Amino acid sequence: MGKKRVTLADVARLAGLSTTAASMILTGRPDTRLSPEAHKKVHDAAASLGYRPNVAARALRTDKSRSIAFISDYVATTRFASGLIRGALAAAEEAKHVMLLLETGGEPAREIQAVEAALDRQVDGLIFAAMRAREVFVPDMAINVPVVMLNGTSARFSSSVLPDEYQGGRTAVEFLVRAGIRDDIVLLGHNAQQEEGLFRSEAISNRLRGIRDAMSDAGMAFLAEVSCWNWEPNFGYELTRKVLKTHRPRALLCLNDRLAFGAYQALGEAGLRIPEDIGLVSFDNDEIAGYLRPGLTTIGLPHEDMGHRAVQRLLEGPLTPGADLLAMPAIWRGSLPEKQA
Amino acid sequence: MGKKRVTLADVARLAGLSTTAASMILTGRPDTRLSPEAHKKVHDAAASLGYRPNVAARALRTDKSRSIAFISDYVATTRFASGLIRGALAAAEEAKHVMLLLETGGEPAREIQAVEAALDRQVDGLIFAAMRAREVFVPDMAINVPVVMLNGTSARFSSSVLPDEYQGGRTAVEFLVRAGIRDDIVLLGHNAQQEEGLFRSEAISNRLRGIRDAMSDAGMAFLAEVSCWNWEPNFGYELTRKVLKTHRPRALLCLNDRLAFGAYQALGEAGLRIPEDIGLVSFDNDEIAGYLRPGLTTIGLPHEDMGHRAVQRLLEGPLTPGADLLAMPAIWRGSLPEKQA
DNA sequence: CTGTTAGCGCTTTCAT
DNA sequence: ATGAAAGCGCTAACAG
Repeated sequence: MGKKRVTLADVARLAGLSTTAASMILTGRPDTRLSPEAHKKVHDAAASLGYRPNVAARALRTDKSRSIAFISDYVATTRFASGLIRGALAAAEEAKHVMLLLETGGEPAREIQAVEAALDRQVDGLIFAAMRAREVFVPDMAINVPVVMLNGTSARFSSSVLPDEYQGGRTAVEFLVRAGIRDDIVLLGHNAQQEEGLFRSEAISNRLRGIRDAMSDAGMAFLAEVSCWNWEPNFGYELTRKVLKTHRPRALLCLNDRLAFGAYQALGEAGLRIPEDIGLVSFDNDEIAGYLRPGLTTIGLPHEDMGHRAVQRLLEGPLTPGADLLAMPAIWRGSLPEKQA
Repeated sequence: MGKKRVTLADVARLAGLSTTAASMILTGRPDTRLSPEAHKKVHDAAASLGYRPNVAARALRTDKSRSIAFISDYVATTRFASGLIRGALAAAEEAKHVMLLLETGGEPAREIQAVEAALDRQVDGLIFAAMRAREVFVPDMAINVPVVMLNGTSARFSSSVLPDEYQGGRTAVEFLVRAGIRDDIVLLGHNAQQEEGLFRSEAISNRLRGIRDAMSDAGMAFLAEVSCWNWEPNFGYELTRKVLKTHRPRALLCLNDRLAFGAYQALGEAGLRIPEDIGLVSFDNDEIAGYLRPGLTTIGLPHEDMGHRAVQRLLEGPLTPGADLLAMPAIWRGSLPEKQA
């Protein structure tokens, strides 16, 4: 059992050629022209022996390991992770690379360990992913390999892939207009701290800027803006109940689907029908958005595209600086009326 | 920029010793006793140079790469993936290993490629994960490394980590009893094909066996069993509506949370209050379970534990055969009455 | 057009 | 107690 792995020398021997020849033929280097018979012999030998190159040996020699590291702050906490990871994985596979997954919890000490672990294994590049868009700390030693920031930014590494939140914000308003709703719209979940203040999030403030620009371009204004700290369903529920005490909105523009989910619950209790009495638009295209009755119209995040694009940029030759803004897919479901009310 | 990486030879030179000595000291081999001063000199030199071992070189020499591969059929499709992955990642990190993530889509061709890619990189072991518990095809060449099956089984590799579905099933019934509900219980989502038939799933049939055994042990019987093919919310919704036309159940035992979510919607429309009029228990501890009003009482899947345990087994010395059954956490929320009704 | 040779950075006998 | 030397599997100069 466990017979020794087949090496290049074995292949060369069987083919009756030197390892050099075998190496050149199998790696398909173009400049050298060995005879067609030599090619065939080597390929046949490799196939019949079931030869597989030893990547460690090759990496030692060439400093290329055909692997990248995906370093993320969180992989489980959020439903965003899997899309980013899956997209990245697909792009890595297309480029015949393999992907190391590392989690840091956002802690600098673990970030350093993760980068070290990756560098120790000669990775060809690093993806730094953030689950909530933010400025990310990237350890110094990462300077020696290509780095692409995913869903986050870094002062040091400008290559990044981000959702086009501004355009997404505009689209949400356009959806309202398309549904014939121009007045009595309540903005749900706005948070001044994130938009402008201490906990400013570039993503959220771009989204809101898109919303506000589109509103003012269309000559519209919100009936009210209710803010909350946390975008969880129970906040959406409480906020909506509060709003209904004093206002009778025609639509709710929710800053994410979980808030909208809470709003559905409150609306249901109040006996309001969606979309006849009140319409909703929201963001994220969370899994629940499709499960609600009626389905929630929402502006999704292009996570899978983002992951894919990030790895593609990392691997496609010289790294270009700058941010890559990916379109947020708009998903029209039943929570807005089909046409002019 | 890009100065050559520090090698062991550099460390040895600075310490004024041979690379042999440096190697022995840094890898901390116990049997050889070099002088304490030698130890100090080498460690100091390594630290001041920022030395990091080259894992590729070490792997070439020792056939150990301090890395494992997590080969999964799907990483995104299901909300189960992230827990399994996260647990595995944590265990790998504890063991100072790094984890390659590979996705196969359940396609044999990609499974072979994944195993090859992993083996080419000298991984120390393989985790084969299935998102829906099932018999998994594992390519031949995987025979040369330790393999642990995660949430699935394989005829060839008996080491596996699975949820204890049987006990989980029993717990669900115990919850009903604890809530004082012994009669008029409807089982929602049972599927004969999965329980016994063509698409038999070991996991689901164990879960159902646990449920049935506990019911009969307690001298209870279902008021009705309604089955469906797909465990999605709209099935739960339709099924519940159908049930309500002919029965007035005191509780619904749902086979997963998405079914239960659909049931909530139908129950809400019918004006039935949870848990006063009707109670619910379910399985999975999906994210939505905590968002519903009232919260859904559910028997969760121990994904994170499972991932952790699988990697632990893979890495802790000789692989023991057999299945490791992990307890399913029971989460009591508001969808069952607190005490005897 | 093909083969010989010299390492990549590390661990490990085997001498001293 | 320490060091010299060989070699893991591969690629890239350099000869022939």
